[in-house]
Amino acid sequence: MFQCVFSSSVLQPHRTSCLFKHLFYHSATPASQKQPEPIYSKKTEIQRQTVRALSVKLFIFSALQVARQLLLQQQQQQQVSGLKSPKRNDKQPALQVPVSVAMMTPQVITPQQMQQILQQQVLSPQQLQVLLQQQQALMLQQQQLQEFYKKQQEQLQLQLLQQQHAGKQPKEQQQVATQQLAFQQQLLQMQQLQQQHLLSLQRQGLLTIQPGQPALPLQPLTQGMIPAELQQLWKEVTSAHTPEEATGNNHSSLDLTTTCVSSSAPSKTSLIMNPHASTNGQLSVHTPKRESLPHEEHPHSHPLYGHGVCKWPGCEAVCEDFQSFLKHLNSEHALDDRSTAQCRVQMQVVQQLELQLAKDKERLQAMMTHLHVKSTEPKTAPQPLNLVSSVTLSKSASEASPQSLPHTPTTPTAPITPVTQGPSVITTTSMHTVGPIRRRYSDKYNVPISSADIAQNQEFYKNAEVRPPFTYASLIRQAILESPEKQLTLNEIYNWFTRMFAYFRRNAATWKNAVRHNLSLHKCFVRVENVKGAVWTVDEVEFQKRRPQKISGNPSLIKNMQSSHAYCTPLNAALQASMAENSIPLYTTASMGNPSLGTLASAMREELNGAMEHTNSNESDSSPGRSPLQAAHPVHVKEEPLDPEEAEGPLSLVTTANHSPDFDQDRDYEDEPVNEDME
DNA sequence: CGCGAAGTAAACATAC
DNA sequence: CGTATGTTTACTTCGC
Repeated sequence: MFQCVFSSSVLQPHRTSCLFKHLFYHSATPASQKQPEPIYSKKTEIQRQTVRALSVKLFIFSALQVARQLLLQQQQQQQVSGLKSPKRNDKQPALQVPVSVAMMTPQVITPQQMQQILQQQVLSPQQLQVLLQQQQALMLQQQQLQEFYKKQQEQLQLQLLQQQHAGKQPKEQQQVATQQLAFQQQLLQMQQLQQQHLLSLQRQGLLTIQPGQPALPLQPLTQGMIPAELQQLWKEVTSAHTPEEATGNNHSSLDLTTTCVSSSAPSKTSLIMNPHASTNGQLSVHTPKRESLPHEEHPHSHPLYGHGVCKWPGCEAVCEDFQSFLKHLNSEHALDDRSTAQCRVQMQVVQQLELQLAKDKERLQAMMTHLHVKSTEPKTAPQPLNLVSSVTLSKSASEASPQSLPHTPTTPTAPITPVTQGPSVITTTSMHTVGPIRRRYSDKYNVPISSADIAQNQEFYKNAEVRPPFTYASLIRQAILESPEKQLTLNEIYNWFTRMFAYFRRNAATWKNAVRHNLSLHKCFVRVENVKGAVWTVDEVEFQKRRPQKISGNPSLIKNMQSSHAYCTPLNAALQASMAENSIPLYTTASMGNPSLGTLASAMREELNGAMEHTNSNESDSSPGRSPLQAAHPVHVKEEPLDPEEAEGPLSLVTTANHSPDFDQDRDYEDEPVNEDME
């Protein structure tokens, strides 16, 4: 499974693989640890792809927005052109301006580019088709228009120049100015409306806009910016990305830009890549489109709205137009616990992705460096690792003094912590971690387990020495449930831990003791005497019984009960979608193709739901202690062993539980992957 | 502040 | 006797 690309495909020669192995041990394995710790299971090429795919994400998003904008503008333009076809000599040149350059530029998305977008799966095929058709239908007409408008604009420029020199502003011009202002106001309002929700979250610290992140849709609409400023802004934005976004971004945007230029001559095309810059450019350059400009024509670039559906994780509600989407957003995704939790989850998705990107970049760098420099050179190769260990230092420091992290339960600071821990992937083994590796992963309590974990944890925790934010009980249970027989010996549980979590490759005495302790302590773990010794099984009922205690009253979200799997699947789906949209085959295939994706996921979900329970409806009247299933499957005291057959109990329980509203809802999901073994 | 959950440490027992 | 496996108790931290 962990196979270094260098030894497997790219660098077949024995020497090289040895070299790399050497790097492995040199960097990732402390003297005390014999276990080879793979740098990462992925291949160099994929490393590049990852970096690139992530960086291209921004571009795709921009392209999507441009495309969406295009669609609207084309509709608008259709009307306009109907009114003012070039064949008819218009007597109001000033009013021609609105559809001039700024309007023309977005249309320059070519079918090829649309195709490109299609391939990126940003838009649904249907929508793309529609888009494409409209695009083609308008192409010819717009070419004519373009010529015409260009002329008109030149004419206008001339007129304006003359008028200004004359010190007089014609009525039309004033009118245009006021209309422009009005249009700006409208746009601003729309934008604000769109962003209201996110902004409110943001205000509460639930969303952080990372400096490195474009966060395009959240950019406040800058009024009164002159084109030069916009240009500058755009430059800054792009230059801000490019250094860290690697070359993929440059390349892609360059592609599009050049294509744009080639397909339509206007000089301002450089702006179109930034929807906002483009929008603002319109504001500054062209005049508003009088009354015929309905609200829907505003650039509805909302990251939560795309393809006519709400893109809120796990929602996918169909919203025919942007207005209904806004309604939907404000009604269904208001600022409540659920949204908050999902928001946090999404944050972690992003953070995980960023983390992964940073890690992979680092790895790639290390690999490159290592291969280009003397292999045995101790200084060069470990360099990134030194970085890592320094990070680890801070990590352990933060662990030593958890209070140093001022996190309020609602702030996103807590989820950040795993990020700082993240880079400790490769080593930290050398770190005599400060004292006992006490849990203190208070993140777990603050933050529901991220869906990112669900897909990424697999690889992540396998390689990163990050403490999994799950209780021992959950992990043990998961280990047992993953086994084909739903039963494991203690040693097998040990092995599962070490196999699945790099973290548990150290301090064996500690966590093994903890495992034993948990096995003995919790009634949900049942020891079964077997032919060849004793195995441990899980009593699901008991396991579930532990949970209600955590529930504290938050009456708000009863509806989540029935849609609670909308907590799990959507999260997963959200992640997958995010992955897919990011076109990261590495992770999608790696994690999706991995049958064990769901297994850990279920463990995570377990924790997730547990952590979320306090946000969930408690419905305490119906829950505690008396599930109907309990009658069918009496609680086993630890002393009375279960038959191996009875170990299947939980499974049947689960199926029944699907129909039990007051039973833990996630179970139906977490048991399907159970049969799949890890490797 | 109290309580419970969870993690850690350790003593102890038992089987192999 | 040493080790693995369990059991139990004590203590700490944390969230509620």
